[in-house]
Amino acid sequence: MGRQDDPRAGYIAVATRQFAAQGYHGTSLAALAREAGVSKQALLHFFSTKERLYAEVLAALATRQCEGIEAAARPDPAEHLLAYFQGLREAALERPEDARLVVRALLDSHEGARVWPMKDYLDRLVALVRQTQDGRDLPEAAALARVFSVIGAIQYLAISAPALSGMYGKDAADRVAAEFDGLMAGALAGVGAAR
Amino acid sequence: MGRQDDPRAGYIAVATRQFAAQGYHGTSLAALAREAGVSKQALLHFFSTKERLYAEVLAALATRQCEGIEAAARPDPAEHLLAYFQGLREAALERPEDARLVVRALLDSHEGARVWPMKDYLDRLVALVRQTQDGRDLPEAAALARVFSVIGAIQYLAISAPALSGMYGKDAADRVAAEFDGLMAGALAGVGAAR
DNA sequence: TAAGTTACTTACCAATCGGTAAGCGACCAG
DNA sequence: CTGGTCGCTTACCGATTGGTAAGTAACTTA
Repeated sequence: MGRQDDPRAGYIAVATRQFAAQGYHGTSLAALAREAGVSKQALLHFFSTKERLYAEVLAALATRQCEGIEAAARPDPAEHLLAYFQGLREAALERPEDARLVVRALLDSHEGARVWPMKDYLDRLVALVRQTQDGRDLPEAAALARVFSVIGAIQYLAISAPALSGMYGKDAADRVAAEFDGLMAGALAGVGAAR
Repeated sequence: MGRQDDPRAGYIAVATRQFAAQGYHGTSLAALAREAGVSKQALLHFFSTKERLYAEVLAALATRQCEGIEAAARPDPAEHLLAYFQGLREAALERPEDARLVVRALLDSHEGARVWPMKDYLDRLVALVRQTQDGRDLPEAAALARVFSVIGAIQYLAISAPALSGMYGKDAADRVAAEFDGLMAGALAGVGAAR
């Protein structure tokens, strides 16, 4: 990790795009290699197996998510949360790639998994909620439920954009996203953010 | 359609379970045939291709969704909506199969698709919202956004259950679902349902 | 300059994929 | 008893899958 121009990062970026778009089973090493402009054995040279490549994609995603929280940092925890969720909404609607990856990972995860790349991210958000005025004495499950309802609403809309465009037209889909913005404010009020 | 003991229904049920669990690309005709106890050519005999079988699974899902709306029928549209969403929440948490199928379909749908099995279902919910006191003069996009935010929250939680159990334990996951219940009430108030 | 190490390549593999072709036994109407 | 349809089955197919083995050209280090 950390050579001057490590090719891994580029391959992970390509894999992120394709896994987000077609899922783990819908993505082949050959397709990844084609888009990356190398042979598929080049990928296996770095990641050994498709599964390990996928794990690295998810690990990079988890890192990005945590960085997103830190990027929205504010002195007041409630404002911090609000800023983070607003940024998440914008990012999810403009570049739904990560949202799709998260949802696909949720769908594909079974209870017996060994590693949970997203746990650290969720824990940080829960901690933030509990630092706010409204969420000070919330049990973990309650804080988690609040965080989940907001993230869920944002990401569900983000992954639905193509379907909405197809069903009602691109303009209508954009209008739905705009309306959603207003609805979010109400939901955010319940997460400990300023009203 | 409609012979005395049409085997199609049974095959569609098996396919529904597997497509919901592993997605379209993660499910093979051979695996479906194995669970159904027949050869895979038996499936091809009825559905011609895997894609057509998948389309029939989604069509049956759409029918089930519309039936869910009708089953919750009440004289007052606001109460009807509330009853439907409460039923949906319970069903999604107890049998997340359909929620998983819906989310997978959303992820896999590209804008250029020809058929949208869920559109009828969404249209009915939008119509219901516009029959309520609060939603009488809402434009389509606004009503759609309200419907989507509630469905999104419910189904996102439903598909996250295994991950939540894995990360925080089954008890904690159940507690999150219970907390979610209360949060839903607030969200439902914004969809035109009684406060 | 010799020995590694890095970043690949071509060649190949068994297993699995969705799908075709042809046939078979049970039932059923004429 | 005969012809046809229904609900399958076995046999087979070419393409693609993830993965292995063995090299090779370029660069770095001793």
